Amino acid sequence: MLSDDKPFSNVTIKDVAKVAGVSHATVSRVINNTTKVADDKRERILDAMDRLGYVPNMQARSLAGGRTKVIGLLVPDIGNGYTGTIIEGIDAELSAHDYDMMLYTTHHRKVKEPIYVQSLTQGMAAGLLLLLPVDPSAYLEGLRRKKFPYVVIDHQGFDNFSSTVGATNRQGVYDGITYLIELGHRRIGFVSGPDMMSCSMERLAGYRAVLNDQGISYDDRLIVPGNHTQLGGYKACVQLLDLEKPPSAIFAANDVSAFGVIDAARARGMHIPDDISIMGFDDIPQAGWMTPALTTVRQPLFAMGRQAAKMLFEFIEEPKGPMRRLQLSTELVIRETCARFKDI
Amino acid sequence: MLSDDKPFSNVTIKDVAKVAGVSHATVSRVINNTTKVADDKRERILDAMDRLGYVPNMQARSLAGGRTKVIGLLVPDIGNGYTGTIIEGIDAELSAHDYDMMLYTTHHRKVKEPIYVQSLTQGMAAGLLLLLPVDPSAYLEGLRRKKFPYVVIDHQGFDNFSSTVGATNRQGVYDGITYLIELGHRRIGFVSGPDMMSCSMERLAGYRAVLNDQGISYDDRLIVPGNHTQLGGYKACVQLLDLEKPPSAIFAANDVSAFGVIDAARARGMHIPDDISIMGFDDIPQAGWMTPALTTVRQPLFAMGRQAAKMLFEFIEEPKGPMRRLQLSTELVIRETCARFKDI
DNA sequence: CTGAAAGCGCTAACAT
DNA sequence: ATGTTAGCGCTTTCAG
Repeated sequence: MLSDDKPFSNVTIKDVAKVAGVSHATVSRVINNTTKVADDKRERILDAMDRLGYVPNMQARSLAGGRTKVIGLLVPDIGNGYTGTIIEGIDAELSAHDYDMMLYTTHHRKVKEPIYVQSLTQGMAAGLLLLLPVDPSAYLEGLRRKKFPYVVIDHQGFDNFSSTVGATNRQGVYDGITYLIELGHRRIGFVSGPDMMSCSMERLAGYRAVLNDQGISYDDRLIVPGNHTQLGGYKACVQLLDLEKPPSAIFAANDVSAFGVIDAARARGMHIPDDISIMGFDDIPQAGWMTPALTTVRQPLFAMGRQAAKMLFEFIEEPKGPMRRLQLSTELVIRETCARFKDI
Repeated sequence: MLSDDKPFSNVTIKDVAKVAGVSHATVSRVINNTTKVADDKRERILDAMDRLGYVPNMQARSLAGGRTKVIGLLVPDIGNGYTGTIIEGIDAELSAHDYDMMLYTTHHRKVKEPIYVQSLTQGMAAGLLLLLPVDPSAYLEGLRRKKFPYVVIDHQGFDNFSSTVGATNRQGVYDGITYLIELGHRRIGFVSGPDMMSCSMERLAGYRAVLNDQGISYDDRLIVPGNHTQLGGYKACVQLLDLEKPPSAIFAANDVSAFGVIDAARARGMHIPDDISIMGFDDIPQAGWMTPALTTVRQPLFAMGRQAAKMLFEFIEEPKGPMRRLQLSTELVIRETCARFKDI
C-alpha cells in the first residue's frame, strides 16, 4: 500500500544539530527564537541549516504543538469572480505576514464543512477564515470554546458571537432600488438569493424597506428565487416576464444571477436597457467588462478579504480579543443596464 | 452523530480504540483498510468513530508516513483570470478524487519556490502541481530523484524529464498572425512575454515563423517586451506607436498585456479596431466581456488545470509511470478588436 | 488477525 | 544556556 519510494533523506533538525555539534533542542531554540542561545553556537547552527538546506517539517512542528504560519480558508467554490477576488484580498494580507493558505473547497456540500473545520483546527492552521459558510452553527460553538481564532466572511446572521466581515447589504440594495425608482420604475422585480444566507435576507429586507419608504405597493409575485446562480437567474427572469404585469426593472441579488436574467430577457428578444432595466449586486470583475456593462451594487470584495485576514491576525495575536463585526460600505456603480422607465 | 459528545475534544485514534475495546493499531487498520480485521471489531470501531466524531489528524498521519489526500499547488499569483480559471479546473478534478489543495502563492519571488516545494514534499502533499514556475531546474531534479509525483503547467522549456501540460503556443500565435495577415496587415507589432518563460519563447517563435512563411520582412523594432502585465503592455504599445513606421496591428503575448496595449492606443486617441487592430492570447474571462470584445487566441485554461490534475493522479497511482507531455490545442477566437487593414 | 512497541520531526518541560 | 527526555497522533514492523 505504502510507497516503496517514500524514504527521502530530508534534512532534519537532528542533522543540523549533528553538523553544528549541539543538541537538536538547541537547534529548535534558534529556529523558534524561544531562549537565549550562545552566539557562537547560534552562528554554527544557522550556518549548518544554510549549508544543509534545512526546511522545517510543518507537520512535525504542528504535531508537537508549535505555530504553523498557515491559515485555513473554507470557500464554497472558486472560479467565479466573487470568491477569486476575496481570495486575492486574503492572499495579499497573508503574504504580508508571511503566512500560507490551506484552501478547502466545499462545493456547497454542507457535510464537508465541519469535517474540514475539524481537520484544520487540529493543528494544521493557526486560524480559520470561513467564506459564506452554509451551516456554521454546529462547529462555531466548538471553535469558540477552543478559543480558536476565526473570522466569518459575508455571513452575519447566524449568531452574535462570531467576528465577521461583510458589506452593507441592506443599504446597498436600498440605494440601488432608490436609483431605479428615480429612473421612474415602479414595478421592480427582485431575484433573491438562497434563503439560508443571511446576506440574501438583508438584501431582500433592503428591497422591502425602500418600497415601503417610497410608498410603492408591494407585490410578492415580484420576488422570485434565483439562488445566486446564472441558471437560477434565468428561470427567475422567465417567471417574472410571464407575469400578467411584468416588471420594468429587475434587481438580481448578485451579479451572477443578473447574468442569467439578462440571458433570459435577451432570449425574449428584449433589448437592455431599452426594454428592461437590470441591476446586479457584487460588482465582480465581469460586470464591468460585459456589454452593456452591468449597473450593480459594488461590494468591496478585495477589501473584505483583506480586512478579514487582518482581523484574523489580530485574533491570532490576542485570542481573547473582543469579537468584532465589520461592515464595509457598498457603492452603487452606475453603468449601462438601467435606463429611464418609458411606458409603452 | 450524538450531540452528548463534546465537539472538538480532539478525538484521537486511541479514544476510538478504547471505546471499541481494541488496540489503536487495529483502529488504524480499519481506517486505512490495510489488513483484514474481524467483522465484529470493525463494526464496533466504525461505530465508535462515528459516535465520537473522529476526524483523522492529517499531520500525524503524514508524519507517520501515511497517505495525505492533499496536493500542493504552487502559483505565481492569483486573482487574474488566468490563474483562477486553471485553479478551477484543478479543483474540479481534485474534488472528484476527494483530494484537497494546499495553495502556495509565490508572488513571483523566485526564492520562495524551492522552499515551498521542499516543504510540500516533506509529507504534506501526495503530489505537486507547478503553475508557471520561474526557475524549477534546481528542485525538479530532487523531485525526480525522490520519485515525487509532480506535473508542470504551462512551462515546457526547461528540461525533457518533466511531465507537463500546456497549450500549442507556437501554433496559436501562428494562427492568430495568419488571420491578421489575411486582414491585410503587414506591419504587425509583437508585445512579448518574459524572456525566461518558455511559452514566451514559443509564442515569439510562432510570430517569426509565420512572417517567414508568408515572406513578410522581419523588423525587430516591431518586437517589444511587455512582461505579461498591463503596464508592460501599455509601455510597449507607446514604444510601438512612436516608431516612424508604426504597426497597423499589435499582437500581445497575453490578454493582460493586450489590455495595456488597448489603453495606450486609446490614450493616443486611437479607435479600436478602426485605427489599429489588437489581438491577445489566453482568452481569460475578461476578454469576452470587454468592449470591444478582445480577439484572442484561446488557451483552454480550465482543461489545462483539469488535465494536469488528472495526470498527477496517474503518477500518484503509478509513480514510475512514463513522463508525459500534453499540449492542448489553442483556438483563435475572433471578436471585435481586429479589422481589415486600410491604408490611410 | 491483533496487540505491543518503535518511531516520523519537532516542541516543551525538566534537569542541569 | 543547553542537553535529556517525553510525547503530539499516527503508521508500521514484529511477534504472537
